Amino acid sequence: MKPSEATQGTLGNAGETPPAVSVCLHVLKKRTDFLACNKGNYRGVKGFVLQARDRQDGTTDIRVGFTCSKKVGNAVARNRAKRRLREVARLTLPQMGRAGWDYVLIGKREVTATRDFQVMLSDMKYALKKVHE
RNA sequence: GCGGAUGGCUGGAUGGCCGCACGUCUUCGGGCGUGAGGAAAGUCCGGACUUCAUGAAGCAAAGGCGGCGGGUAACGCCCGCCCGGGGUAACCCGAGGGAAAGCGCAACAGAAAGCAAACUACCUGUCUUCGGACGGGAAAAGGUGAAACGGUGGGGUAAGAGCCCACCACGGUGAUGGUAACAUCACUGGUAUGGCAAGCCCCGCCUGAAGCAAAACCAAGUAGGAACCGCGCGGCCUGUAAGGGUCGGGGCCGCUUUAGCCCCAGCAGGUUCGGGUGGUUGCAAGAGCGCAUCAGUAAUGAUGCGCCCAGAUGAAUGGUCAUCAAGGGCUUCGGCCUGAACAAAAUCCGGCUUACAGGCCAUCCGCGAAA
RNA sequence: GCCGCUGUAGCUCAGAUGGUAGAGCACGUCAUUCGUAAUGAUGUGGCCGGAGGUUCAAGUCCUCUCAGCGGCA
Repeated sequence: MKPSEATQGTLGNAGETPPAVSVCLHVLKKRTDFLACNKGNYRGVKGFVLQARDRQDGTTDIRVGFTCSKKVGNAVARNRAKRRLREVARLTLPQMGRAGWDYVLIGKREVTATRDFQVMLSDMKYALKKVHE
């Protein structure tokens, strides 16, 4: 993770950053919700895997879940990967997510915890575009 | 200074913007406070706590511990000492009771693997076909093996042997020192007592079982099931009957004894429990931490003062940027690059074990004139 | 979080009471057949998950450790 000149300008602008995840998003807690997303649209990018599904139950909440299994690494690596995924979701989903959809982000070994954060954000935008098609 | 030994500490810092969990205040906009470790890990020991088992005593089984003394709530931990081994030394290592209570094991090799015996060789008697055969003595030498019934030296003898002597080792007795393990000294014995108990076992001591996914409570109330209430209830005696008395059988953690408790036809019904779901409690003031004084060689204890220090449950402590910095690499000596290991609570404590980049401190030892 | 179980040949498993590690399938070679399969004979292949310890000697006994798997509201 090298700080590059290009990324310095876009970060640090407080006006663009959205408020907390919990205000706009709900967190998935049920195992059945995760399994349902597993059958939905699927897109893998270098840093992680995105799954999405239109619930079609009339509600307009955007819900999001995170999965980092033991394959990702030990407890330290799993926590770190999950936090970065949560931050990615917080910065993108309120603008680009669709109402009434569920999203699940799955961490990958080594990559999720170490990939440059700006690249992860553009990965997410690309994956969302593909998953909505 | 170089090379070591031991014990301990630390294991990034500051700030900006956005964000998370809990607590608290609120004018509901938000503000304030706190927020991973020395191992949070492995789950190897010991407890607290909770539930289950009817109480007590004894026995058995199973498992563990094991020099001595002390510390502790307790321990398989810690401290001090003893013994044995290693190291020039500082110091380190040791599952360190019993093999003269008993059973068992030792492949291959070797004459022989634990009662002792005798293959080659040694000494000697008789016979001899001069190759040797048979008998006696003896256990030093040879070879085998991981291990062969004390070791070294001398005397002694036909050859030899604790057969005798000196020293060492070992056993027994006594004295002295020490709380003790044990040590030292004196006398004495003359081979008895080889190894393995992380083989069975013996001796001494300890242990009821499960575990916070334990467990308690609340909400909602359904399929199949269990218990209790009610009707009613084993044999015998007495009684017209109600009732009373007496004798049994079975169950209550492996066994026994004793005390006590429960059950012993069936069922339309009523009540409750239990199974699954969600939530609350358990769940954060404790064998707590820091400092000082005193007792003690120390582990540790006592007293005083001060402090409050995570509490999640698809599981919070993050993302990003800047500055600084120990250290490392390159160097044209201007500087440039890099820039933190092992690893994250899940009921809580005391330990052990394992992982760990780098840095710091203290004490001690050897070499060296000294640094 | 707590409690258990298993690691042996390429694969599936044996291995009592410590003493030269075995079986089946697979693989190689040969025979049989005009040729293949099947069948028969024969051979190769293991530091027994890793590191220490006890012992003369450890797959086996003890301790630590690393993987994999299962159960518990």
